Amino acid sequence: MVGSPANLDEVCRPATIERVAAYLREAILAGHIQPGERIRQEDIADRLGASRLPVREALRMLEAEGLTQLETNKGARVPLLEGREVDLLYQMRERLEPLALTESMARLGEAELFSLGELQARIEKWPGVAEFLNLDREFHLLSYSRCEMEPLFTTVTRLWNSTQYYRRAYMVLAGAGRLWIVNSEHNLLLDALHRGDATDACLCLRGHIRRTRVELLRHPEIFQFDEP
Amino acid sequence: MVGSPANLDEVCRPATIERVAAYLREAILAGHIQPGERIRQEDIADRLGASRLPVREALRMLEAEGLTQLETNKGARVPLLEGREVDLLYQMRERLEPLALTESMARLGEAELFSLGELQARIEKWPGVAEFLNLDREFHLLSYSRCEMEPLFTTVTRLWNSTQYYRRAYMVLAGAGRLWIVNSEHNLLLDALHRGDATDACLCLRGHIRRTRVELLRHPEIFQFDEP
DNA sequence: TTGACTGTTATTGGATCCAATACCAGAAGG
DNA sequence: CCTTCTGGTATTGGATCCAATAACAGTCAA
Repeated sequence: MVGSPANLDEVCRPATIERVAAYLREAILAGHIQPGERIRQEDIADRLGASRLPVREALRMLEAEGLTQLETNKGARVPLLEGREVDLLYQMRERLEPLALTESMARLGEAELFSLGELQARIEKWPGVAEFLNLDREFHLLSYSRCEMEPLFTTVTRLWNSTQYYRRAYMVLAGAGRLWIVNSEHNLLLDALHRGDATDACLCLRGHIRRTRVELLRHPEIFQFDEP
Repeated sequence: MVGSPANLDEVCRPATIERVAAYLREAILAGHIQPGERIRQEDIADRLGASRLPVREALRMLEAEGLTQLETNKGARVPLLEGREVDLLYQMRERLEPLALTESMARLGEAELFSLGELQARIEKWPGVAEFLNLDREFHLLSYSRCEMEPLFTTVTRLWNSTQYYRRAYMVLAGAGRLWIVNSEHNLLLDALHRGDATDACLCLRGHIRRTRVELLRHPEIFQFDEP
């Protein structure tokens, strides 16, 4: 029928929903849409050259990922969290991520361990707040990637999504000053992974998350938003 | 304008989406739609006298609740889990529900404690599998109800939703034979709640969930489905 | 008989239109 | 000057139609 596809879009055209979802996901995680901010369906639809329908469905998808909140007849917003809610989300991470790590690390191969080391090397060069956040997220989620248990992995991802904004706010405040402690913890974790010592790895991980939580909560100004 | 509302539907008309979602939620939790079974949008739309649009959105809502699974161009299904996945979901419960209970029990009042006792009394009369499942679920979720941390509460609810079908399958097999152990555990938990002893309550709860998991996993036939 | 191919049908995805609801501003009254 | 009501406007919810994709069955060839 055809010799070669005209272009990539022609063959593997992602559904409009996916395109919209990817756009919004990126925008929210990057902080271009702030917590509490309303998302108008038509705005997004116009911007992406689609109708409002796929936008609504994408907003529902993102709700499942913890990135938006929908109320009937009132539209979609990015969830606005209080300090104690972020505190609890971190406590959930402390309890769930060691489980994901245990499930995953038995199956981690040379390739993944190498990638983890590379990610950590890039983190140590302090590439700036935005890139640090991406690398840190990638580092941890990669360590869980062989967990292969969909419900656990998506729950953990949701926890990361919900707290991403506040993590950035903290990093902007703290800068690279406390980076050495992150590096130490990551390297201890990496070593435990190489040794295949699950108990030690979980202890490192839990301590890492807990310390982050405590330091984050020391800055209540992160949770102050100007009323729109 | 009006003396009295014509009827309830007139005043508090829930959005079509909510109606569809409630219908499907009930059908899935009650087991009328089996894991792996496909849900055709038009079927549901016709049955409820709505268009396919709110059905699609309801299916997305339920996806966030762990009750459905959507794939582009392939439609919606009720998730089909393997034994090891249910095992992990229960392990997640073991880690998260004590946290929810701790948050909640400080705020539990006389009214809630009384209701919990009543629910347990009804459970002890063995009202049959279907009603037992409802009461048991209500019992536990009520004990978390004052947690007032939306993300934790919804995550816990999702864990209950995802495993409901397999819990029923187990109860159908086991019958009321092991009911006494559930009652003992619930009563110990209730006592700890009355005493306000969070540590003890969490130990009881964790043991209760763990035992259920171990017994459930002893029946691999629960996870055998005939290919459609 | 079995395998691959092709045309048909069933089902989902997307766009436009209309209705219902919520938000907001301005006017009237206390 | 503040409160409350009312009307207009912006935004969301829902229905119908059309397009695209995927499942299926029947046919042809090896």
